[in-house]
Amino acid sequence: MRGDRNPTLGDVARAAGVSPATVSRFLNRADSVRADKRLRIHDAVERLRYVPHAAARALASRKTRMVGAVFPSLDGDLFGGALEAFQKELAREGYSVVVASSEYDADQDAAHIRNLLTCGVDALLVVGAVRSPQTLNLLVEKDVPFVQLWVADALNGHPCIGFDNQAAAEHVTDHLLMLGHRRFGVISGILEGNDRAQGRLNGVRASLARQGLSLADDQVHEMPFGAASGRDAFSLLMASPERPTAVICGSEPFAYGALLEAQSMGLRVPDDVSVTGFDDMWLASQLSPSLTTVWTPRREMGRDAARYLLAKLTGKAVAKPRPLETRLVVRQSTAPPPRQTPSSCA
Amino acid sequence: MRGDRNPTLGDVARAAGVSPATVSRFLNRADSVRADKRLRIHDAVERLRYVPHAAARALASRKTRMVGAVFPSLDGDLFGGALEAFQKELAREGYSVVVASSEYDADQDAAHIRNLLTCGVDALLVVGAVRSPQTLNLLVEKDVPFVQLWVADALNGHPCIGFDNQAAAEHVTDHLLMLGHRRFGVISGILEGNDRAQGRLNGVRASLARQGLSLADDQVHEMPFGAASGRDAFSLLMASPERPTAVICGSEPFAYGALLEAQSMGLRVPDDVSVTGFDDMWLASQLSPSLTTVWTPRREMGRDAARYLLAKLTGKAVAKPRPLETRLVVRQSTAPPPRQTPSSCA
DNA sequence: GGATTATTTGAAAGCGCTTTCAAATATTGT
DNA sequence: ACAATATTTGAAAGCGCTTTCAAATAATCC
Repeated sequence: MRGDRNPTLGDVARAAGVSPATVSRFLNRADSVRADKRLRIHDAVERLRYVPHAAARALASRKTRMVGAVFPSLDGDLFGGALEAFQKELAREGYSVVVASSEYDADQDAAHIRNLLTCGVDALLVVGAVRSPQTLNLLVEKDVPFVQLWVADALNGHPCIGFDNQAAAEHVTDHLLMLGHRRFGVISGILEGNDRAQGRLNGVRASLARQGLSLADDQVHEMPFGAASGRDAFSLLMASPERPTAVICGSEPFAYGALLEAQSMGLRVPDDVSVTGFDDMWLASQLSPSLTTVWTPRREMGRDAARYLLAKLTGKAVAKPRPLETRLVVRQSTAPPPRQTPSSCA
Repeated sequence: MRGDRNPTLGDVARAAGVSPATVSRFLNRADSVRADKRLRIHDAVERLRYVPHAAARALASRKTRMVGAVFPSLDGDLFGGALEAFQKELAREGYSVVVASSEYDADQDAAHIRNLLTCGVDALLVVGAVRSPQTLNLLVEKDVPFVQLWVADALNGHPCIGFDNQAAAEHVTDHLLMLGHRRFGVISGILEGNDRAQGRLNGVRASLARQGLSLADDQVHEMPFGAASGRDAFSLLMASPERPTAVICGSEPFAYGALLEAQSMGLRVPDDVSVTGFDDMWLASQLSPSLTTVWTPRREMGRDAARYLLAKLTGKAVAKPRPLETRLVVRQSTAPPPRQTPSSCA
């Protein structure tokens, strides 16, 4: 224990009267060293307060025990649960999570992925499956296990863990059709580069198509995420000549905004108009009217992604992940359409 | 470019006809190598698609260019903004963020701090200033710059970036007192190990004390965070014999719950009872009645924490951070107390 | 019990970069 | 033009760990 620099593995070896190699083995697979030395090394470690040097370890073993994660956003309620579950599950196995937010921007997404690879992460979590071939190639070349969250089946053939956005949106729409609605409004997130939003809109269209219905341009409002957008889009929708009797929201905050705006406008939900959300966050059940929506397995995705990557990292054979289930949650915000179009807000 | 292993700095040096040392210098401070070689090296880097090996770099330079962050929670709306701003600001300077959630648990907090130090983070962000001496010592010994978020002045003498929780709570309370309220209810987060919650409750008490008022035990409900708790506590409060005319919430979701519960109970806010929140998240302004609350500089804390640590890391002299401002935001949920106690909910 | 096989160990060679330090080259002053 | 000073370079020694590989020890078998 010379100097006051941190003790190294070599110091421990000397203190325990064994070779550095043995200490290394002790650290990595304790059962590969005999009981007597195991004890001596353990003592030495305690005594010197030895802590392995992560960078040295990473350099020699070519593993950093760090996993990257790029989310479209960290602010807001949507991705936090998945991140937390992901981190928790990985921590259990001694992995750390390096995180970044792309702010729903494709360039930042690509840049962060590149950066994380440079950092040497052993595996990577990304959201969605729309990504440039270069970026995808990079991942494949570097041979870093990765998984795409929030989507069920990637067009790009790479593994993903999530739910079927289109199917979920179809369920919501079917529910509304079943109630008798025929005129719809849709509030969608920005579609470009967002396969979740695209999938959901496609789902609505597919469901309608089965009834011979379709969506005119002015029935779909493509907005940046947030309740404020929901308010705006909702009032636009309600102002249109062919006012919809049901408004389908591609993201939950849209629906909160719609509900709130309806209230301001003096429109009764669901009597005058039905509203549906997407995600079933905590507010959905608390609002009145409570929100009919589809529950999505957010924490589950984070947890499963961690398990999947962990399995990959330990070289285990891993089954292709199966799509996770969503659940239509019918609450108070949906009902059959009014008998005849209410002539005005009043 | 032998083998198909990743090119190393040595390969670049050879390709550019200079020594490894020069390439290293080019990578770190390009202006310390002459223009002609700079060009040759740059070319070689491009040609070989060279990417420096982070672990090797970290080992040799004793810097990982990673910063740790431990938040009480990642789920929910509260800390995400700070994390996102923190990450963004650090990314700008080439630093990555390793994140963990303590789930509001002191042991996990300590464990994650230890783990991040083991990972070799160059700096660290934590929330709050209640922490065991051991943990604090560890940080000091390891000489890792760190900053405590969400608090203004740490009792423990270590740097912090945040706002004065007590003062903010005093403002809210003063506002209510000014309106004429004399009977209060408080919904507080769990106090143990949470100096923010403690500070806020103290603030309420301090403000009341100036008017010769105090809080009886049954006027304070200590609950785990969340709107559901807010509902429960609110209905308890309203059921008490000396029903409060104003309910002060130590966290915003409590207030949402209170507002929602009031609505269910048929109580009018602010006519029958005033409600205040704490944080001013997006929903506060959207609800009706909109919520009187205090805005807190959440993203700002994240951003400033990053800047502070960055300055520390580059050895710049850094002024002790000054407390950030909060703002009382008066909206519709507060008004003078009713003339006489309403006899019932009806 | 002695030969075989299986398990533990240590020596030594890196992993890919940074960083002295001294030598080489360029710049300045007179 | 020549010394004196400043700048740019390369050789070499690590940074602290892991991982062959072969030697040493323990366990097993007939």
